[in-house]
Amino acid sequence: MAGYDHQTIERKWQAYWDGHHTFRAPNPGDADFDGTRPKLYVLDMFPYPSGEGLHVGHPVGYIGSDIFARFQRMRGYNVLHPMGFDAFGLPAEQYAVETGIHPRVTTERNVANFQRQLKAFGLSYDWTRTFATIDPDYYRWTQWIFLRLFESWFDPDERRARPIAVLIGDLEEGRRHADGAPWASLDAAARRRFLDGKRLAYLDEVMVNWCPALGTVLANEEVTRDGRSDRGDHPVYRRPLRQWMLRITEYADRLLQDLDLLEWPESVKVMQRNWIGRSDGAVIRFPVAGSDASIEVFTTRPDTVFGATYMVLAPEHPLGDALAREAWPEATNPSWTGGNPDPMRALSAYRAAAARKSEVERQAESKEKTGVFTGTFCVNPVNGEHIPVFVADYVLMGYGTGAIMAVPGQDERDWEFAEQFDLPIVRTVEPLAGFSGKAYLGEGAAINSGFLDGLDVASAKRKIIEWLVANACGEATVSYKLRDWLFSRQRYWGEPIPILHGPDGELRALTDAELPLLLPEIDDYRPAASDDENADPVPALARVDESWRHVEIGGVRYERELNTMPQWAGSCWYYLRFADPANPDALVGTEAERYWMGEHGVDLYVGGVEHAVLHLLYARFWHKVLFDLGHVSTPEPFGRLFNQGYILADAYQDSRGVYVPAEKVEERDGAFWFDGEPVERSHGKMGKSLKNSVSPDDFFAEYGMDTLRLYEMFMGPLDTSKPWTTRDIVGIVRFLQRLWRSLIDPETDLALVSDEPAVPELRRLLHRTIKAVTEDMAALRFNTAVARFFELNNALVGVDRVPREVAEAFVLMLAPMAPHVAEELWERLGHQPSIAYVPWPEYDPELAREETVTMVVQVNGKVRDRIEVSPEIGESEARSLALASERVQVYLSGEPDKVIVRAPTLVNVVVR
RNA sequence: GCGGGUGUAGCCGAAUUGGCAUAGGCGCCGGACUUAGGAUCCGGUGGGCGCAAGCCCGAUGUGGGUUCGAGUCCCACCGCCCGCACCA
Repeated sequence: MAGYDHQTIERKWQAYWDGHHTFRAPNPGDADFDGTRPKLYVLDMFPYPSGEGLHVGHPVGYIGSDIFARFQRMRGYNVLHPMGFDAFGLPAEQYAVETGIHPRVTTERNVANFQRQLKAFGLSYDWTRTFATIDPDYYRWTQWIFLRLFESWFDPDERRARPIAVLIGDLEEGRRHADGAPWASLDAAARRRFLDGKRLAYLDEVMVNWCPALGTVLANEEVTRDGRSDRGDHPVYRRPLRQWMLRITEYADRLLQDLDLLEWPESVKVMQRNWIGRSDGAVIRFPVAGSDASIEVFTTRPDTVFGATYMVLAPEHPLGDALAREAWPEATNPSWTGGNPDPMRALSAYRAAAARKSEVERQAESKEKTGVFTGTFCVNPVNGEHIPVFVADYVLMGYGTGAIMAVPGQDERDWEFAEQFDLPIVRTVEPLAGFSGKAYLGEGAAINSGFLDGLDVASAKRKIIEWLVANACGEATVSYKLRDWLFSRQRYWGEPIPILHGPDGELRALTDAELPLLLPEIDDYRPAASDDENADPVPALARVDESWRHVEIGGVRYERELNTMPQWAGSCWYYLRFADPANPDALVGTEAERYWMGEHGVDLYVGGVEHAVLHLLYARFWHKVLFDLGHVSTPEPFGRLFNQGYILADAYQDSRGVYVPAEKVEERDGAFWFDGEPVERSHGKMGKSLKNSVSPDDFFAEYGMDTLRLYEMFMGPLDTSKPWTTRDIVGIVRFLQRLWRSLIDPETDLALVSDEPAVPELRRLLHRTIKAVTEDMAALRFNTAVARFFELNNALVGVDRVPREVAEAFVLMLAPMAPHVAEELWERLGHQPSIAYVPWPEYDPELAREETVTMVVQVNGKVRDRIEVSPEIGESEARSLALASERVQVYLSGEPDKVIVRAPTLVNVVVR
């Protein structure tokens, strides 16, 4: 007599699944593995378990992928559906700094809480495969991959990574030379330097955002607009530092091209293409007047070189100092000097000012161009003209060669600068008629360009490149926005980098047998902070015991690398480990990798669009390296990507603009009140910051997780953001209660179904529903699938006893979305649990088809009549039926001008 | 500024190839059963006329176009969301 008791049912079935390992997916080689079934790898982007836990907005994607996984299990797939935790990284460490509790302790606590919450959502993960990135058994292999990067180089001929031993062999046997020098002619140090410069993981001096107060370098995203640290508001300085880098740029073209292999949202592909930023152009060398030096520029418009009227170097360009003259040339325009007595001082003042600004800041104040003259001129190689060289911060050191030829006639930025500094402007492309703007970027014939005159842009490019090559002052080239990946962090809570530093800068990798290199214990997690902007960064691991930091091998004293890996490292390859999580001998066994990753890699990867670039690009890069080295069998890790939308919710702010807890706000007379005060309603992503979260624990108590799953899927398409509306939940509650009442006898609490066949009308509806739901599920259109459930359910309302054939098919269809209640009903219908692997109901196409079709009869496109016809009706019959209709006759005076027949659905009678 | 997406009822949203616009849910209105209902059930829900059967009209951000026929295709514009932003 209890009715539908969601709490009891959900606890019961979650315990059952847990106890029976219902969702354990056997691996090839396991006794219960069935190799005749096709595989399907359904993966969620794994979470970083924060201290706050989950709210009901978090699991939308998890629920969607779970439904798909459950659906495909019932359709006969071996489904791999794992979950784990990304647990290294700043938040845990920051918390440790504040509380003194070891990050491992808080992280493990958070992981346990997340796992409890995820299980409460009824997600069908194979928990026997779970792990966290902080497990030494896992990060051992993260370090192992790093060593493969360190011990590999990119062979430009084969366009792939190969072991560095191959390169050494080639060098020793003379098949290759080291930058032109025979290998035998180099001493040991030179050979080492050459090889270290070829590795995919290498050390290099790069510009970083250094925050002495926090004692670490910061990612660009961690630096505010005005060049301060996001956390703590401390000053951030740009300075060069020697850091570990990963040579992702070698893979730029393959990362770009292979996007075409992927079934990903177009927006994500576009973001990756933009991030990689390939542009085809040319380098051109401009000789410095009165010197042997030359300035190399990159341009996408070599055809406009006749219009280059000045040059610009980025402030950090190494040639700047060498070029600055001791005195201003005669008659130098006063606006070019920045008010300085000589170019040297002008340059150093300008560079100092630029260095103080962050990259973000430099780009933010783009209203007015700034710069100074170096006092030096270059010679335009095509026409011999002397053109002045400036240093200006609108040119970035990080792109191209860090220097440009300025062509104001065809470049808006250059035009602006030219106006500002009174420089000549020469058009070299004839603007199309009617053009009235400044710089002209369009198509047109070359003018003022000597031997290029009259050519269109593309032809002019081809011709000038030929000329540049012939005259040895340039060639075609490709430039990318993508930079190599800065891989060092000075933080504690990350994977130690398994490298030893020997005397004279020798780098020595740990052997595979020495892995994992455990993260040593430490008393004080705080990064070494300083008020001195010139203080050198001190990694947290520098405070570890001397006995760890120094290693002696063969009488040589080595020092351990003290930087750790960035948070991205662990998430770069976790999908591979899930295929074979306990393998002690390899990151993933060959057979397991071939089976689960076969063909398209992960078959469905669900996660937020916020990882569109970094995580997905880094993971693709590592995967390609592993592919090149033969450790994985597919060129891409994630064949299909799906971005779920966010759950939005109303948020409320008081008169000070402070967010107040949304669940305590009351609505009266169209206004909103909190604690007696009026508050303003707004709208945003559900979360802690807007104080509009809904707790899953509360939701479970009141409605249950089946209701949550159905509700979140019914709200709208999975890939759009949708507002949470508490009021709407009752629709789902009614649905489940109605279904329960239809199938369960309130007297006995047992299922009460009829073994009589369903009446034809109901049977037809059932088969139409199965057809529609099957298609919706396969296409992740869960919102319309739920609508179909409602329709079928509504049809059962008047039925005295629901026929078993309908009841069972309905429960089976419901199982992926509302698994707990489906298991319960399935059991009460007299079956052994579990429903999870019971075959998905089939539909009879005959029955799924409509028995009669409503044929619409239009006159001039307006509906005038509807006639019930057989779906098999022929064209001529449909035509005569339509013309015979009285309602059509009214509009006809004689013969219609035209009759369009689309049997059996539509006839359109045209009368002029 | 550039790129991607999006705009349908009071609200969330449906709509194979261009072919009955608005499925389903919420809300709202009316009714039934009830001591009661915020439970449950039934009916209605773009506008106008009509007691009713029914009839007429309008509508997919705006304005054009193609077509027998446009939410869907094309052009221009407007709003909103997201990404990138001096990338030479």
